[in-house]
Amino acid sequence: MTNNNIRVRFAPSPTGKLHIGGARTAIFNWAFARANQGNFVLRIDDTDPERSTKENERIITDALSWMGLDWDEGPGVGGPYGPYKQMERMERYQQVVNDLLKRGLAYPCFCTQEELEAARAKAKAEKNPYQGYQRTCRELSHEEVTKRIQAHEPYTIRIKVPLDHPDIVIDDLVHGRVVFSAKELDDFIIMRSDGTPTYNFCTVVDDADMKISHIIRGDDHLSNTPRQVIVYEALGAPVPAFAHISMILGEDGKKLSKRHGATSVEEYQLEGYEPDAFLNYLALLGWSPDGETTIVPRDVLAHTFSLAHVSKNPATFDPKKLDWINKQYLSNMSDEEFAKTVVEPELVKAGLEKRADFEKNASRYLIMAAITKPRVRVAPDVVGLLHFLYTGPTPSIEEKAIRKGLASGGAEASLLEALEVLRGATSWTPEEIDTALHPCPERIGVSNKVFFGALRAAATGSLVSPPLAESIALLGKDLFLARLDHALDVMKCV
RNA sequence: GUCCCCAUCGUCUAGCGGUCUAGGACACCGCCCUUUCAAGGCGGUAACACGGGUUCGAGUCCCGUUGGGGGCACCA
Repeated sequence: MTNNNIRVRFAPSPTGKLHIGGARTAIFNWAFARANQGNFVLRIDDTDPERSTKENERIITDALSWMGLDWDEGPGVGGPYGPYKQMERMERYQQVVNDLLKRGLAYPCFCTQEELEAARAKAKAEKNPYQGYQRTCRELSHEEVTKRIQAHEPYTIRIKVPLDHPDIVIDDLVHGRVVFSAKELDDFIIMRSDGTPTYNFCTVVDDADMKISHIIRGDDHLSNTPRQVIVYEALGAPVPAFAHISMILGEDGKKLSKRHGATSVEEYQLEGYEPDAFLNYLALLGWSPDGETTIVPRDVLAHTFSLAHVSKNPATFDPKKLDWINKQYLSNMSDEEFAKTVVEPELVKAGLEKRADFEKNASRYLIMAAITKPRVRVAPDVVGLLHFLYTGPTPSIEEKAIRKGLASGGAEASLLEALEVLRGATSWTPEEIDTALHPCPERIGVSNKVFFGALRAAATGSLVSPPLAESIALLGKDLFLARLDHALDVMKCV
């Protein structure tokens, strides 16, 4: 599968559904791997047992699969560096911690959470900048440590940041050079008192073990990077390349959250967006091959993606543009494809049609496809567009349609004329109907607007509908004629 | 508070010192097409946050200001 050492990973924590931001991170990683003949590994960072669930894990992998992102290693597919769930790697973390302890690169800390919080609170109260952990337990004697451990005092493990460590320089692939002073770093906790590892530690252990070469992740991790570099160095592992991509914001410029509407991939899937369109939109949020391209098919993305064209700016999620792209994908389908993959399934889902042999009703579905395709934003919209076909011979007619379509002067004459003209029709195709109806308004001396308006109201129960001739053809002769009668009845009652 | 990141039309972006009177796309507005609604065609409004440098020349480089965002947890 690979012919070089490019290995990237996406490591979601299953504490919620897959968010738009996470989805884009996954897309960039996947595309980078594919464009460079590298490997894309999926790892589940589930070290937060309080919030991680099996269900979320499933939702996340489903969402990735829905978007067409396949992983070369990870849950479900295995791989040479597994296991790919952190909860299954606990022994490994313990082993690394023991090794660090033995080599004097980490040490037990007996400070309690209360003590640490008090120090933070004190700094805040005195308006002093919080200096971080003051390395209280760094130089405890061997005797004292063993004594306190034997006394069952709880302790965490902290990493020993070298006091004379030079500046940490990150040559970020999207930001360029970023320099952090090692003095900003305190001896952070790598293992909690319950023996579980912390994020900044286990993510590095895993990335090193899994030979990850490029870490592509959100900007929110840029500040964590120097800490992680310290861990790489303690491990004696090579530091990978980093690429920090910008955050995705809501329409108000604030971090994307619930109040911005749909924020999880699952919601877009449920709303009926095309996975390719969704992928396309997200890929272009922060990545722009040339400033002109708006449609990027999955395979093109997989061939041309490059970190060099990734923007540093935070991006605002724009549902309108997503809609536009989705529409592009929909209208690029042939009528037949649209009929098969959108119209039929949606009507069946809505309970309006039975799942029957598509071929048996092919011509009917083709007409439906032709008239709905340019009018659909997302797939389920076809149901609303076609619903009038399923309301029987005496449908309820919208109040507005009665008032404007049926109550006008020539409405009755129009309906009677249409009845007259179409009653004797021998075939029932849109073309036939159209030619039959076309001369009518002039013949009876009403405007097109009045004539077709009345007809539309009678046939569809609304002033807004797909093209009339096609709609009438779809309705069938009997149903259409019955509706004309019904409309005439309704008019008498007004 | 402190450290770090970011700054071109309302939005996504092109731009990597002269070709920028700043280009494309979405959205918006207008016109055309039209029996409704769409779709489509044509056109339009609209941006280099501010202030200093550097340079013959700055959207493009440097510094500062302002404004956003993120980290500083026994969350990830």
